[in-house]
Amino acid sequence: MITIKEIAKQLNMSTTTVSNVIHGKTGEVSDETKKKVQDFLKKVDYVPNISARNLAQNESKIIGLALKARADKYENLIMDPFVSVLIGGVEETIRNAGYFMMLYISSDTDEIMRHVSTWNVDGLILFGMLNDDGIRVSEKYKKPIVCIDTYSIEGLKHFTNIGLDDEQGTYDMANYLISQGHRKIAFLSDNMNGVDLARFNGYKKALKDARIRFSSTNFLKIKPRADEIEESLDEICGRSDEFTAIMCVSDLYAVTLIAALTDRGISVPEDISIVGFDDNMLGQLHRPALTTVHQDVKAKGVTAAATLLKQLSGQKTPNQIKLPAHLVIRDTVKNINK
Amino acid sequence: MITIKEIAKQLNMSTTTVSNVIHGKTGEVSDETKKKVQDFLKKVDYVPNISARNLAQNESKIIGLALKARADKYENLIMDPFVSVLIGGVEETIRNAGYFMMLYISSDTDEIMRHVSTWNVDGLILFGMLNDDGIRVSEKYKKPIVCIDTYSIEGLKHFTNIGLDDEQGTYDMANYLISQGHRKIAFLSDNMNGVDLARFNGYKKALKDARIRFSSTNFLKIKPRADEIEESLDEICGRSDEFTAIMCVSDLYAVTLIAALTDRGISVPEDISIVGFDDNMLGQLHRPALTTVHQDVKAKGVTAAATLLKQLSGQKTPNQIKLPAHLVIRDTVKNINK
DNA sequence: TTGTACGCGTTATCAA
DNA sequence: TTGATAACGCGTACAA
Repeated sequence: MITIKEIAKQLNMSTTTVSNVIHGKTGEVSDETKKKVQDFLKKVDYVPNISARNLAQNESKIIGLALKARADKYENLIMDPFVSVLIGGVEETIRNAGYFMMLYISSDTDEIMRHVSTWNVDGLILFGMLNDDGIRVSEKYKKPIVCIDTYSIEGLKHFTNIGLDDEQGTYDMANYLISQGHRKIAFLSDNMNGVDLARFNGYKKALKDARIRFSSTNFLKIKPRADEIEESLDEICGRSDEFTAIMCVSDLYAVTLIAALTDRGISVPEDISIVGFDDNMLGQLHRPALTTVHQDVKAKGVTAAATLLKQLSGQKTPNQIKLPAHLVIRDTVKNINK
Repeated sequence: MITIKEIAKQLNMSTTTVSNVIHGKTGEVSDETKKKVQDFLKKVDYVPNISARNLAQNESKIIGLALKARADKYENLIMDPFVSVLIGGVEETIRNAGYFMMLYISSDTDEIMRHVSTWNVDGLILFGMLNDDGIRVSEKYKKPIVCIDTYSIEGLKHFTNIGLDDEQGTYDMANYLISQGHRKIAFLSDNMNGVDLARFNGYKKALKDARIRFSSTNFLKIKPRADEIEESLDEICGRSDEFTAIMCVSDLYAVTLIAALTDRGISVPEDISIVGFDDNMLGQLHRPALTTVHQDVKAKGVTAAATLLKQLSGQKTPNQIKLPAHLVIRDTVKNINK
C-alpha cells in the first residue's frame, strides 16, 4: 500500500501538495503539478489509509447500525425478512453517501456502546431498543442518533425516531375484520412492548369503537424460541375455535400460524381468518395470499440513514418521522356476514 | 473520549505503564500500579481508539464481508433468506473472536477492492464471486481470503473455499424424482454459473445415469428482475404441462413458482411436482411443505469466518471445505408410478 | 519497574 | 504555488 509520503518522495514534492491534489484543492496548486500528481495517483492506484485520516480529522466516516436482539429472539433476528430488508436499505444509502456501515448485533447495550466508541463512529442507527435503552445510549454517545421503531416518549427528546403508524395500521385492519362480520378476534404477539404494544393498542381501540368487549384471553402469546414455539403453536391452535379471526403482529407469525393450523386440518380462511403485518415476501408468496398491513421496510432503512446523514451535515430533523401503513386485502379473510 | 496520555497524566505515570496494564503485560509492572491503573480505567470507562491502534500496529481487526451482487439481482440480494442467514453466521463468529465485521455490497469488484484496502481489512470473506473475480481480488489483496460458494479451479489455488456438495444434492434429488416415476423433469434457474451450474450438472448426471435424454428445452430460465419475473413465470407456467416435475435451483424460486402455478389453477403436487434447494424458512413454512435439499447456511457462514480466523492466527487450512447436503422429503412431490 | 521518544499515514497550520 | 512541521492516539524499543 503506497502512502502519500512515498508518493511525495518519488515525485520530489511535499506531502502537502500531494494531499491538496487528492482533495481537489485546486487553485492552491499549479495545473502542471496537479496533472503530474493525478497521473501518478492513478498509476500506483493510491488508496488513502482511513485509520490515519480518522486520527487526523477525528471522524471515522463510519455509521454504526446496531441491532439490539432480545435474548430469546437472537437466533432468528437476522433471518427475519424484516431485518434483512432494513439492513439493505441502510447499507445502500450509507454507501452512496460515501460512508461505511458497521453492523453490530448484540443483546447487551453496553457492548454496543463500547463498540461504537472504539470506532469513533460518526453516527448511529439503533434498532430494537426498548424504552430506556435509547436514553442510556444517548447519555454516553454525543453524536447523531437515529432510532428505528422505538416507542419512548422520553427518548424522543434525545433523538429522531423513524417509525410507522402501527396503531393506525392495526386499527384499520381490525375495522376491516369487523366489517367482514368478525367479532371474536384474537391478537397474537410475543411481547407487549414498543411496536407490538402500539399494534395491540390499535386493535383494542378498534374493538372499543365497535363496542366489542376485549378480554385478556383474546391476547395469544407466542414464544419465539425454537424449543418452545411448537408448544405455543399447539396451544394456540387448540384454542382457535374460540375465534373467527386472529390478527398476528407480523407476517412471519401469520404464516407460521397458518402452517400450524393447516397441519391440524384447520383451513384458512374457511375455518378461521388470519392476517399479518408487514407485507413481506413471506405473505406475498403464500397461498392463499396473506391479507396484511403494508409497510415499506426498505424505505424505513433508507429514511433512517438519510435522516442521519442530514444530521451529520448539520441539518435539523424532526423528532419523529412516521411512515404510512396501509391495508393490503388478499385472501386470508373470510366474509362471515350472513 | 479519554486517551492513554491523559490517563497517564492524571495518574502521574507514563503512557507506557498504562499501555502495559491495558495489554495485560503483567510482570512488567508492579501489582500496586497495576491495580491503580485498572481501577482508573474502569472509572473513566476507557475505550481505545481503534484508528490509532490500527495505525500503530498496521492491523485493523476488521474482517470484510463482501457480497458481490449481480447487477440484475442487486435489489433482492439482501432479502434472500439465504444471504441474511449467512451474514448472521459470519457476524456472530467474528464478533465472538473480538473482530469487527464490515459489510460491503457491490456489483463492482474494483469498488470492493478499494474499500478493502482503505480500511486495511485484516481478512476477507467473499461471496458471489464468479470465476476470475476471486483471482483478480487475490492478485491485489495479499491477506487471507475465504470464499463462499465459489467454483473456480484457478481460484482454489489462491484461497480457501467453503462450499457445498451441490452436485450431489441435485443428483440425489433427481434420483428421488426418478424413483417416484418422473421422467419429464425440468430444471429452473436464472443463470448457468457457479453454484447454479453445479446444481444443474448434478441434475443432468442423474438423468444420464437413468438413461433419460436431456434436451435443452428442459432448462427453464427465470429472469430475476422485478419487472421481468412475471413474464418469465407466465411463460414457464404455460409450459408446465411439458413436465411432471420441476427442480428449482433455490427454495425462493420453488415457492415463487408454486405461487404462480397455484394462481393459474395448477396444483402442486397433484398436477406437477416442484422441489427446491436450500431448505430455508420459505419452504418450511409453505404448505404443502416443500421437498428440497437441505444445506446449513448458518454453518456455512460460521465455517467461513472460523476458517478465516484460523488463517489469521497463522494456521493452514484446506483449499476446499465441502459441507454436506441432504434430501428433505416433504409434500411437493407426487409418486406417479402406477 | 517506569519513562522517553519515535513512528504509523494523514491533515492542517503557517511560513517561505 | 509549495514546503516544513506539528498533531491525532497508540504501541514499543530502548534507556533509565
